[in-house]
Amino acid sequence: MGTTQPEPVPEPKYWHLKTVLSDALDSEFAVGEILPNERELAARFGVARATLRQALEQLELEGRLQRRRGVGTTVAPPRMGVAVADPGHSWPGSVPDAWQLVDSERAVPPPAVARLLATAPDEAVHTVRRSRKTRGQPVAGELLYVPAASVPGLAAIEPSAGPARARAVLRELQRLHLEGEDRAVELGSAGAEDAKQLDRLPGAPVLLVTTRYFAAGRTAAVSVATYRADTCRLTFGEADRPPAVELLAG
Amino acid sequence: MGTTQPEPVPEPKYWHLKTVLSDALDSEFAVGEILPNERELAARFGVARATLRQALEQLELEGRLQRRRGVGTTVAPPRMGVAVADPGHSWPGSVPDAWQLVDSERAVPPPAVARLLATAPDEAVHTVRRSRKTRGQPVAGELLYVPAASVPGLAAIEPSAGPARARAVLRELQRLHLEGEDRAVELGSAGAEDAKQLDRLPGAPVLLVTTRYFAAGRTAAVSVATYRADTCRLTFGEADRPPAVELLAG
DNA sequence: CAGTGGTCTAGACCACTCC
DNA sequence: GAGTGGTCTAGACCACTGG
Repeated sequence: MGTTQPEPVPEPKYWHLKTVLSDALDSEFAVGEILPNERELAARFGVARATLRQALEQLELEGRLQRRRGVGTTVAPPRMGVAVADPGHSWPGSVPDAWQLVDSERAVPPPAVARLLATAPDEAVHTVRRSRKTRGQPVAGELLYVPAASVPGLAAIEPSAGPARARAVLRELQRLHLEGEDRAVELGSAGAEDAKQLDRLPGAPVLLVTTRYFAAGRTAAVSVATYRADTCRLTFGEADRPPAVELLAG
Repeated sequence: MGTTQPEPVPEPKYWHLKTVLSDALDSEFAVGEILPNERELAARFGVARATLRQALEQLELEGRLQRRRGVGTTVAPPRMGVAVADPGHSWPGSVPDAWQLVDSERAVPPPAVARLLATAPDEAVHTVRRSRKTRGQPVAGELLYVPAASVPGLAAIEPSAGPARARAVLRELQRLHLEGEDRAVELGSAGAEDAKQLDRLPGAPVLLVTTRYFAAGRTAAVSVATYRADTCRLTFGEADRPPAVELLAG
């Protein structure tokens, strides 16, 4: 008859498990350490494996754990802060940054992107694919869409391909006067190709960052970037302010 | 021996199901329409309910579906764009906005917040709780942390409580000269209280927005806001640029 | 190869909403 | 009370990693 939690609505087992595991992670495990396997953990807590997995999934979603098939479950390091907004505002690739050019081609963008660009639904545009690594780990992939009208000087070199072509598209883009940019962030799940690029399984949660670049009164380019939601913390306008030493990361 | 997908690694059933359902959603269902129940859908596709649920969970995560216990599964409207960055940069509540003050108290912030504020780990600060609705639907909850040092004029009225107290804290805060702000976005899951406030079950995915407000060379306040990840698309610096008519939402 | 996490099944019961 | 989604079980097999 203690006053402790009469708990008329008992919380689900997996939810309780999650908090127990979370506490254990804080106090008894070091970053990178590998946990007992799922079958053993389930037995230890007296639940079915599916139930345990539900708890692990939550913790992975929150960036506390990392699970790899064939390997095991390890304690994840704190999320990395990755800067999303360019300092000032600038075209992609105009300042040396963490992105690596992958390739470039001409393709018809998805309808949603075509609407943002105000191009015809079947009009091909230049695409540039980039990928971003932080501390050796892939954190994001990006697809940049550039209507032919934004880079009229590009026609001559069209036939080239690969990173060279990507460089050419960006170079042309940077000739324009950038008037502003626009961003949206939402939750998504990695498609098959994204997943491969991010070293995750398909369906893994990602943060979808859509950027519109404005020039000459029009939307001159649109980029769609997918960041690993488990390992990344997106930062905006990172302090031109006080030092506020790096607090949560290592 | 066609060239069509020899597919040496067949995709998981739930993944295939997801794409099938996604297509059906686009072509055969209207927003708000209610789907057949899970047991029937599972039977119709010849899979176990758990497998079907895996597909539905993905679609819900992507904001395509909305599920409510005791009611059913409905087709979700496109995500709402919610502006996160104040125009210009301003203290919370300094311009009329979509937030509603809930209450305010003195409390010791979680360690992570104390570090951001550079207060002692056991030092109590003022907290202000706000909630945000869009189109009648709760989309976010926020907890603002304000060290006593940032609002020295507040001591006198301390004993009051509720929205009145919240208003008082914000009023004092706005006397300071705001020098800048800082934001980070990451994926999280709703705690018990957040879930209630957002009308979701605990563990629901949320977008966690941490904002630091700078004044007098210090971090004068920190806010932690949780946005429903299923229904929200966070927007930043929404175009002081061209019209670019509202495209994806209704 | 043994061991891991990932997928899948067929059932059961619970909590909730609405009539 | 009937019908919905949410939780949980105890198994099975698969895909991948590593020695």
